[in-house]
Amino acid sequence: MMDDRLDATFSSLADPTRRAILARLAQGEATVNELAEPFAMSLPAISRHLKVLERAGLISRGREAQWRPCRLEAAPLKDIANWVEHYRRFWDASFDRMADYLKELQTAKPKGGPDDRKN
Amino acid sequence: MMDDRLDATFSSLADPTRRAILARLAQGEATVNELAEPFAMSLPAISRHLKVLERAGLISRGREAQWRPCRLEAAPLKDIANWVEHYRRFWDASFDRMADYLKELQTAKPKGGPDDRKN
DNA sequence: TTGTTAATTAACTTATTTGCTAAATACGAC
DNA sequence: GTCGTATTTAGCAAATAAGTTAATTAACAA
Repeated sequence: MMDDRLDATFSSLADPTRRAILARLAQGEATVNELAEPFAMSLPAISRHLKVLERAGLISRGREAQWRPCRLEAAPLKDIANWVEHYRRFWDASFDRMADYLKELQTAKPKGGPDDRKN
Repeated sequence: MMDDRLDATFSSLADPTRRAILARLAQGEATVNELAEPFAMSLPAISRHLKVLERAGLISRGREAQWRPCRLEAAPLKDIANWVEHYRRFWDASFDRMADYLKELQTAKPKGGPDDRKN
């Protein structure tokens, strides 16, 4: 199972500071100091958050002189998206349309017919 | 912000036992004993996992005689799906196609033109 | 009342997380 | 080499999390 990876990803994302760091990195690479700047938190604390994100595979780090530029790695986020997608039917539509949705999932691939989705 | 709710949801989902419980509940309501049955874990431990899920709004509980049937509440999962969707562009397509994707997002609604996606 | 089943709470242990400050490391400039 | 900047590591404290067993509450049955 890649259960462990889901564990690490979810628990990494459970911290608002780390989510904010990811949001910042979505706009491009950044150094540790740049990432730390918005937070009322010591640099070592940020450094540890980055280590958590790195161990979860959510960021990677380069080396440029004395800087360690961080960049977003989204593969684990894709796992999250895939996981949560299994539950979409519980919020996406009325219960009546659930069967339709399941059927659509099963038949959409082979045919690829007219795209009549509402959203 | 509903940041706190994201915190609670992500941290609830960071445990494989709790994710398994949700998967079970996706098939329908279940009692605490039914939920505990697959796990090599004491009942109080399961009871606490359920409390975590309940406080995160991921399950709700009824009362039928001495049973407390649990059922899935997917609203927080929708928040997760919305959150992760912001990062889709980082895994969904090559970097070159990212701009196209963003443009598609902005223009898809008004026009609804020909659907020329590859997948 | 007594007994049985379902579930929670209490009390405790252990491990992890998160923050801090101070010290250490890495690198480039001089 | 020394200085200054960037970042990490060490050591500590407080809080949280996750499991255990034993005791308790709640509802039904006899």
